[in-house]
Amino acid sequence: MGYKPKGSMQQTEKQFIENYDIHQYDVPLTMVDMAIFSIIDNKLNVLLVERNIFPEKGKLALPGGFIDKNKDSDLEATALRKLKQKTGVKLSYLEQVESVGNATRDPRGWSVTILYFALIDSAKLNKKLMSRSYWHPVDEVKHIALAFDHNLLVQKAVARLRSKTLYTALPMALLPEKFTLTELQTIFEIILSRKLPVKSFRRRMMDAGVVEATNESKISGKRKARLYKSTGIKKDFYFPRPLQA
Amino acid sequence: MGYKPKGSMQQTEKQFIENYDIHQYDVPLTMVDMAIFSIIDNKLNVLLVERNIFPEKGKLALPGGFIDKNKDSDLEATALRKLKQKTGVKLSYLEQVESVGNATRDPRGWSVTILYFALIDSAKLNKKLMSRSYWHPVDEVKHIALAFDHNLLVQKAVARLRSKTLYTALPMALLPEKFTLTELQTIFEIILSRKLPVKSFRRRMMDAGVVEATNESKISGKRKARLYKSTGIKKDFYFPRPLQA
DNA sequence: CGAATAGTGTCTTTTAGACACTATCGG
DNA sequence: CCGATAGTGTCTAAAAGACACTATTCG
Repeated sequence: MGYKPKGSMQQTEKQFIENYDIHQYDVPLTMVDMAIFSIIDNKLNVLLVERNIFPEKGKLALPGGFIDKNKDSDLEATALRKLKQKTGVKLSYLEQVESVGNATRDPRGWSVTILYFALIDSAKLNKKLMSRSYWHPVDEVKHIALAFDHNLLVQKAVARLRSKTLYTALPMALLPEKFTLTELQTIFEIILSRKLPVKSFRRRMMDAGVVEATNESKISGKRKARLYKSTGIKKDFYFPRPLQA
Repeated sequence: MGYKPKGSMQQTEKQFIENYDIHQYDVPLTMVDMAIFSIIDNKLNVLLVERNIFPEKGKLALPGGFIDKNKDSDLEATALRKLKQKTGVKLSYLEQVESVGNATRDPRGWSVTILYFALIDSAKLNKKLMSRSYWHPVDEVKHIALAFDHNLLVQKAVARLRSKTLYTALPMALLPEKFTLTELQTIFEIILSRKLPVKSFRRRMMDAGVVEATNESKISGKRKARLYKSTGIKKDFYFPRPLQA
């Protein structure tokens, strides 16, 4: 493919860049929103923030906001900055879900949001949230009119989390470093809203080597249960077969 | 959750929106790029366009460009408009891959691109392309310095196509309406760069009901082969187990 | 010991891979 | 009938589900 750029330029590229002014173009708004999940009281919860500025002032919304060209080196940096600014919590997992952009989702005009989803380990939940931030069970969010199209965004993020739960061991990120297999299974069951067979679940986790036994035990119910920890298997590990949908 | 917005607004939302001027903000560039794939000469090809404007003038790039707030109702509309404008071909499949945004990918400044990937049925390839559009085998693209970070974008799109090929029957979209199972298998093998076991492949497609036999046959080699067509199973069908990676 | 929770043994089911086999067609 | 391509029969292997079973601890 002996391809090479052609010559004969009227203007140099350098000149072009210097004269380039984004403000002469009619650009869309571009922002980042985050669906941050945690398990509270045996329910999957998502973090919502009460908006205190227009538009949609007073409504609940996903944490998020505009890209700051000076502060953010990339989209993930925007997500992390917004997270810190609005919640002060530390993440266990962050992944881009998808982007939604159209003419009608924001009254300020054509806008694009890049949606991220994040998981927080329940051990870190002691820290208090910033003001106007509240955890809401995702099952109840559908009955609240969120700002903009954020009900849809929550749905998309939950769908991604469920899908990953069928194929991977990602929900470990919702637990502290050491956990029992029963605790892990419970988290899976909460996310999927159904019971899983005990034997299958344990075999799946052990055989794939995503968890490793520690020497410690923990007693929460009647009998001691062994504590396990993640083997730190790489984030992109997929089980050979999904859990049955 | 008896949540409801609080009152006592200094300014009305309507006033806020009317006074809102995006140009007072330092916003990033936002655009859509597309990785359009087709099979040519038993190779997976991607469509590239020679840029005839700054920046990166003369280099090859994925088809794409800025959102037009007046013409496009949503991101997919931008993708389809760019496609038509630059190639004039009709798509079999379109899906968002992911968004990439950072301060350095475009010399004009902080920019975000929403990447789509598309498949074109080889029967539609007779139509001639717009000028300066060329099909390139994806294996060779890694040796060409594309504009911006488009080498990376091609890689991401190819990875998505390969992943979908392991889990779904998506590659049917690269074939005309009627095809033999051998032809379909060949397409899979091209995308995955490896041979697949014949018996497994046919059983997988038939048992899942993603293809349906027609009464017609086709003779291309030594023996007639039955023609099949897609059962139009929904786009989000996943086989119970992936092909072995 | 009984109740409750943790954890296992083992059979079946599903679906992929291996691979030898049969079928059909042109020359 | 030979060679090549299309297509099948059937065994094995991997991993999930079903479900009865055993193990440990507290009171």
